[in-house]
Amino acid sequence: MKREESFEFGELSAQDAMGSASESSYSPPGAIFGVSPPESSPRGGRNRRRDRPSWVKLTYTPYFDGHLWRKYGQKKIKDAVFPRLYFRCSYRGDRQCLASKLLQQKNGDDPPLYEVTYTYEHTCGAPPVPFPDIVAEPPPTAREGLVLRFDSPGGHGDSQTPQQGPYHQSTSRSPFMMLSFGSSSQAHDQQPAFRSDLEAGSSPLPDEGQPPANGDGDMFSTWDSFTYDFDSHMHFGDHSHLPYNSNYDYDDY
DNA sequence: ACCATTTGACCATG
DNA sequence: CATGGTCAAATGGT
Repeated sequence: MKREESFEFGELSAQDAMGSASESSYSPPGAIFGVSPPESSPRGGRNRRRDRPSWVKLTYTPYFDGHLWRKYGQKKIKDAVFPRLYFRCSYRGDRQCLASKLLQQKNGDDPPLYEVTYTYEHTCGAPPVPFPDIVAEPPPTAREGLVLRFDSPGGHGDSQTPQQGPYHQSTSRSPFMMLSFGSSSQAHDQQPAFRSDLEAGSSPLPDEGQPPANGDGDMFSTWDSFTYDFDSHMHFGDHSHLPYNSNYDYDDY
């Protein structure tokens, strides 16, 4: 009947919180989060669901937001044709990152659009995960035949690789996989068919009160740079080593 | 063998 | 009371 998306944000004043310029993945509501996690809530009153800061975002690539998530649930919503997927930061147990996100497919379009609702910012130190493993291998001589390799973070080698299922599913329709590099310098000119992330307010929705969205560089920027920068050999997908995820590390249920 | 995912049930919130 | 969200155990995959 009605979407109960909660946009309860604190105040926009924690600019220092996101001073790190290294964070350009997806843009949180402007770095609010004075609303501390459960820590703020004494045992007497757990953080009500409504107190949780969250921001919605529309995207075609809900799985590639620069962070690793572990799916912890799926539920079929009454008013939704598609089930809702629940994800949690893979570092939850190691870094107590309360960041979580829930996916909701909006349409069964060919390029399905998803509504991602993020909750809490990543306190795990924003792990560097621009995208799936992208390895550009420019030939030593001719750089016209640049070879791009798209690898899913689930190859072999690392056993700690969340997002095995999800990735497989979306991989088939990931707009990113359809990237084509022409000889021209500027390739992205026509047909912006896909926008990595749409703003929740852009939709037919009556301005959901989208947060500041600040400079939002979004990972697309990364791609842009990548597209114009692959002059030398670059190596994306820095999968150092993920922390162990002891399955569940509940604080206090 | 390990880990992430999967599915169902339980709990919490509204 | 209903819906949504999270937990929890099992299975599969690597």
